[in-house]
Amino acid sequence: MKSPSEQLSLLVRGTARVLGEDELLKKLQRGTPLRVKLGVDPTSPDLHLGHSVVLEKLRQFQELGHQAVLIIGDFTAQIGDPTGRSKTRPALSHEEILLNARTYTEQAFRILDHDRTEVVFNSEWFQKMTFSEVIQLNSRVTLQQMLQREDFKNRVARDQEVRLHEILYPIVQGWDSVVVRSDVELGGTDQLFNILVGRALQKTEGQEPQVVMCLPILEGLDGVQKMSKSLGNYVGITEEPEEMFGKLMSISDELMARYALLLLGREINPETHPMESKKQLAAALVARYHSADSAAAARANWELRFSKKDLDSAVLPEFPVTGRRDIVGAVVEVFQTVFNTSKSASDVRRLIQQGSVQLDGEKILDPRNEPDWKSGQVLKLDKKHSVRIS
RNA sequence: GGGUAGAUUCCAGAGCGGUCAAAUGGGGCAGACUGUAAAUCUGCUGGUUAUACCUUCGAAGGUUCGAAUCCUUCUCUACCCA
Repeated sequence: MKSPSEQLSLLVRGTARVLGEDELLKKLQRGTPLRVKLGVDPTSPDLHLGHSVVLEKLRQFQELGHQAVLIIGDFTAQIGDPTGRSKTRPALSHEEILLNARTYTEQAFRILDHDRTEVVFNSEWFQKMTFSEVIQLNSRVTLQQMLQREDFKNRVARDQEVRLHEILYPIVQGWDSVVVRSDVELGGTDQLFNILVGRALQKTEGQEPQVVMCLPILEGLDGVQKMSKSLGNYVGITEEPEEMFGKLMSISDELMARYALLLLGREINPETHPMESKKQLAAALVARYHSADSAAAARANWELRFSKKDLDSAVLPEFPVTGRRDIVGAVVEVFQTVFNTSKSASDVRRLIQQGSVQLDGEKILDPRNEPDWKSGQVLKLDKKHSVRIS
């Protein structure tokens, strides 16, 4: 067991902001496991690298012997967290939320230690609350306090609507902390306000207030906006090795440094060629969520496909063409069946006219073309998608 | 409760009776370049059995040869007053 001060320096590493660091030290000095809260909003079922930053921190707590309390915000999800939103979120049905929560926790346990995690649903206590209890809860905070929050302030300033239930969100999330008696709450920097409300509510309940620990927000693949599924700039932790590797290779050098720091906790060596560094980063992350072997394989295949442009020897998905088939129809079908992306015929026609579609390295520019399909040919759809005809 | 403004394609935002699938910017995609990076340049960005046709401009009706544009009702939003 590490000493409290050793633990503290480990835990603080990589965080963006910690409020109550000396309180944390005191808590650690007691020697009993801390209750570390992480609230998740199961609005989307799949976890991506953005979520992993905070989950890895939680795991670090677990490795030091502390107790993780994972709160599934099945109740709060029905409100919709207004954080970072310029518009009101659509509410989800409870069934959808439970379904999401299930895959969410499954994926979270790829990172977290099952034995040291307590999973609770916040509908457990909120569903039972009576209206007078709700009002009482609301009486603990002021409108002005809630309006301090940047998202709300901005929306008000820009004449955009803020619905009352959204104002309630931080209060509701804060109450979770009281119920689970958390010692520390983790979250992204955008959660600072919500976590602080929890701290305030704990104080009014006579509890020892939780320590606020915010982790940096991971930018998405575009390097600008935060990683999120709805923006499509994410790398899911369950994605296939190839896919994960490819996505990571497409990031900018600047972003690479950031990813290395936030996801692996290491610096990029300036001596190394940036491309090599990027390959190492990508491989390390694939290895984390798959295996070292699949990381090596993904790297080898990527090099074949993209550096050497040797599509012939690369491992590609297969696609059977039955009989004569025009190019547009075939490409639409490949997108649909192999890559699970729907594209309209017009879209594909455009791709063809722009010279994206190639058969065995030959551009096919005429959408009316009906190629002589032979098995073993490589059909390239766009930069990232190619198949082998079987 | 009273008044005013407004709802346009992924987003922002023009258009205000025909030349509108709808300017411009952002985003996205493709091509060139490259380290499948970034930056840059160019093109594309509703659908289809594709030199034409079909469906879109909050919803439903109406006026008109013709409506995103005019009228009526409805729904929603913001602002001001209470």
